[in-house]
Amino acid sequence: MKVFIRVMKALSDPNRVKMIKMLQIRPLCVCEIKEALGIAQSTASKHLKILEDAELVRSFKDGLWVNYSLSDGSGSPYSASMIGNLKHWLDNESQILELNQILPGIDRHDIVGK
Amino acid sequence: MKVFIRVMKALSDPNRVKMIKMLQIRPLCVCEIKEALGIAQSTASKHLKILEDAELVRSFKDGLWVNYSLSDGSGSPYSASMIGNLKHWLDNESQILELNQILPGIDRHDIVGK
DNA sequence: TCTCCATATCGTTAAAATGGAATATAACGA
DNA sequence: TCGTTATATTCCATTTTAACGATATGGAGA
Repeated sequence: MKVFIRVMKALSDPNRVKMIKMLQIRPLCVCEIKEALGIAQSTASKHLKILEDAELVRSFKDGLWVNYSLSDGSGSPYSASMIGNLKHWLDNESQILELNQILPGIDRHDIVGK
Repeated sequence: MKVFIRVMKALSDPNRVKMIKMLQIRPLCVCEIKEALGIAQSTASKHLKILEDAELVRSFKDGLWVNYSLSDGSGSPYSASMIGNLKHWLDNESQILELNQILPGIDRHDIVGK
């Protein structure tokens, strides 16, 4: 039950859902995600931790960067199923369409301020 | 996005998930549900409203009673999908097994106090 | 109409979630 | 080793959520 609830809670926040939709396009580092969503770095980092705890995403370091990508589904069946559903869900939402549009223009090397 | 988030939020609470699992067995009135879960009547009523707003359950009156049952899936695709998944999910959880065990002994006519 | 009874709503309180600024941590390069 | 950079963590304020008791609503029967 706890595992299921953890997945549902993780998917109960718009910013976290947007993160998953972005990660369907390509892996992203924290700074790219916070830039795309227009949120503070600490906020982005915290949300990603919640997604990771729910086994919806995973992370691997690349020097200073921490790249996040979608989980491969080997975690809980709940996270695997939800990741599968979200592959086609919400694609026509305006907020998601906008994200898909700005994502190509976002590059970790171009992000300035902290 | 709002519709999806509403479904995820509705499924983010253990009592609400238990309600859905109970309604898989049979339709129930508010007093039967509050009795099975050991919660206050007002609490049960509020949870059921959240589930109904997410189109996960529906209600119909029968005299003084209000019977709740699982939604038929004609609501959002999100609620329909989640109801389908929950048909087989969580069946082996101890909390769910216990509920299934006490449910046959719960009858609206036997519930005393308010 | 008056009184029950099941349910819904309101008011309140405590706990949890969210967000940002500030700080700590860790890795790279000079 | 020192400085810089990306990320994680901590702290704090605000908002949301969950729970209960008390009250309101609405239907059924006397």
